[in-house]
Amino acid sequence: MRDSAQSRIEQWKADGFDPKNCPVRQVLDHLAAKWTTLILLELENGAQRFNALGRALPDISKRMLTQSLRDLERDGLVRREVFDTKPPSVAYSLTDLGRSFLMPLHAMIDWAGHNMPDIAAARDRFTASEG
Amino acid sequence: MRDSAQSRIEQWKADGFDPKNCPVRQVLDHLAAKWTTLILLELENGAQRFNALGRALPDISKRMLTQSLRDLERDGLVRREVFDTKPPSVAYSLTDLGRSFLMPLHAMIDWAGHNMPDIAAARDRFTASEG
DNA sequence: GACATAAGTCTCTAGGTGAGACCTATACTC
DNA sequence: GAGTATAGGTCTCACCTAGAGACTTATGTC
Repeated sequence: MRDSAQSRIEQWKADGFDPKNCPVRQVLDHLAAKWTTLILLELENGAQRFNALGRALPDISKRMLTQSLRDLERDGLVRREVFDTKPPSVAYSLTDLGRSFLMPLHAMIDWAGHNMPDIAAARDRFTASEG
Repeated sequence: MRDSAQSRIEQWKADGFDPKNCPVRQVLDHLAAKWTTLILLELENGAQRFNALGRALPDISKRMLTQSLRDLERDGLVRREVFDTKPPSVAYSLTDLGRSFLMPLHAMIDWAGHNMPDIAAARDRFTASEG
């Protein structure tokens, strides 16, 4: 796993690495954005409506919620369905692609959960050494 | 793995989820930042000096390179060593903690590599449906 | 003496983010 | 029938931060 990623990176470099056109960056720039991961985690338990997502993520503005959902929809990780109720309601749910992203995402979150104490300790040391 | 992460999230919510104080966010906000992951990948092959990193990441400004390295050092993922040359040189390298982060990071990059075609197709569809 | 290198810092500007008002239509309450 | 709530957004404004690039201090090279 590590090797295949490494060799892919080497290959890109050999091809004349163009940072503006790096595919990994294009994907990670979206997925690593502040809100998108949190939205994906919220959708893991099932489809949710726009305002329900807003309530689940209390500190996201509607503006950023809309924008993040559009990004995720555009990349094919989230599906948007409009229901002909009055007023119309909209449900967001994970696609298969979106669901497949949860595995590496949880790997990161697990890492964060495991290493939080070490990181906190490192921060304290760093702050202390600064005076 | 998935279950443990999921139950942790449920636990946090039960404890009265405070988004400003969510540990996962605190960690991921740094690690998912645009430059930090790229720096970690560059350091995977061994220690590098400040300007060498700048050359490896052609589109990072010195300002952001300094700041990202400080963040990584503060969190204990990167070690900073000053050598008493003239002029003084500085080497950055991964700590064990930093190296341990490469595994989930590569899992994400592998996912991105694998699913790039699907994502590109989804983007094309989305753009087409917009007119 | 002019120029390069080391590892940054400083300033300025442009762009992105967050907060929150506003919009259209329906339904419920009094 | 006036007021209020809900739905899913859009719009505007102000601030903050990221990016670009000049500047710093000290040594070594041509």
